[in-house]
Amino acid sequence: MSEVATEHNRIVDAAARLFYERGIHAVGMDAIRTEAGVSLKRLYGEFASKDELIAEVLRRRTEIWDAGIAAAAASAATPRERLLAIYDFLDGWFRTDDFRGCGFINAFGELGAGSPAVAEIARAQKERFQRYVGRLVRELGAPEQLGDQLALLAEGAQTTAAISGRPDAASHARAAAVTLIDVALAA
Amino acid sequence: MSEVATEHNRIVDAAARLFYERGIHAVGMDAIRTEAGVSLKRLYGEFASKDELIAEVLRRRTEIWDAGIAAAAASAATPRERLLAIYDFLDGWFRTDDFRGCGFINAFGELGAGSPAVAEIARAQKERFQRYVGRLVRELGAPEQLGDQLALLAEGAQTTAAISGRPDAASHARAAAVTLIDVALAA
DNA sequence: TACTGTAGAGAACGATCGTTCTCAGCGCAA
DNA sequence: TTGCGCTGAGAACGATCGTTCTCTACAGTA
Repeated sequence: MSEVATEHNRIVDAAARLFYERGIHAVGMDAIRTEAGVSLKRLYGEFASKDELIAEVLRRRTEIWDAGIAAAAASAATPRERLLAIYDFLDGWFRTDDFRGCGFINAFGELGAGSPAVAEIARAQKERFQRYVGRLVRELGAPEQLGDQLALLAEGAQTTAAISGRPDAASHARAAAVTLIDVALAA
Repeated sequence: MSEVATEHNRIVDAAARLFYERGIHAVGMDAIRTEAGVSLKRLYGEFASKDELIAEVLRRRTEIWDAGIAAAAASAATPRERLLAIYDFLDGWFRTDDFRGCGFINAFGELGAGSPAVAEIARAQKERFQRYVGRLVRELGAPEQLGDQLALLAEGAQTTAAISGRPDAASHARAAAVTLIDVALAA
């Protein structure tokens, strides 16, 4: 049973890695089978279809994202620092070798319209993040709309870092966030 | 010859529409052939391969984007207004029925890593935009990095509007832009 | 009227996709 | 030992992809 659990995870991890690297359509079930080192039969025993595996990969990705944000916030003492920790987290991520943009944005762009399930998972993930930012903004005592603006900066940094290949998008976003926060608090 | 030119355009327009709607991998050459109303032979006479057609579609898309931005800026009297016109342009775009995010971000997410040509066209397009914003910021007499921040807001608004389905991302970006511009000019 | 060149319609090809099926091998109860 | 159930390896299937080829119809010329 623990065997099954680790094989399940191995499949999800392998699929996540390949999907993120090459895009979803470009990766066949056979490549996932090879990367995960399991039989095709087992693969289809764990996931009834590729669509189901895609959904599971995205769900797993939300957990990883949440954990990363939480870890970055853990060493921050104030709501303001926790907000800025988001951009520090992004900065570190953008500098990893295999960074290739936000997996949700990529998945949505590739098959969003054709796959309501994927569109919904991506939407939910972005909403969760917006709510997290909104909560911190409220703790800060700043007006609600600051949260929308700070989330926008984080989204923009991700696509800019991916396409332009400029990791300093994170520090630009951070600088803009500092300005917006200060103005909001001074009002 | 004008016959050929309009058929060429019909093909590009049809492909652009389908790629944007359904994603690139999901659209076959046969669907493009049908949508454009040309023969397969003609299609491959105009474009040697699907890759070439994809590149042409993206190049055309940069022209449309540039024209949209220019048109929005045309009715603005000052650099500041021309900067804010960007977000008004986005607002109108986000509210169109068939809006499905930035075509460059989508294409890059889908096959960026596997297609250097597509990655380069997307990168070049984003760089052009950043330069345009940078030029306006310079006319404004504001520090260089304001341009990076304003571009970030525009990028973030596009992905947020697409995934979350909230066209008001444009007005949030605009509000943030106003704040950042005012602070930059006051300094 | 016969000949030539071109273009349209779509059949055909080889590759690859997601998915299912076959079959040999192995652990294990009786 | 015999029979049974399960598993792994991968062959096989039908669909669809990008691309090419065939064949037919016809416009223009002598």
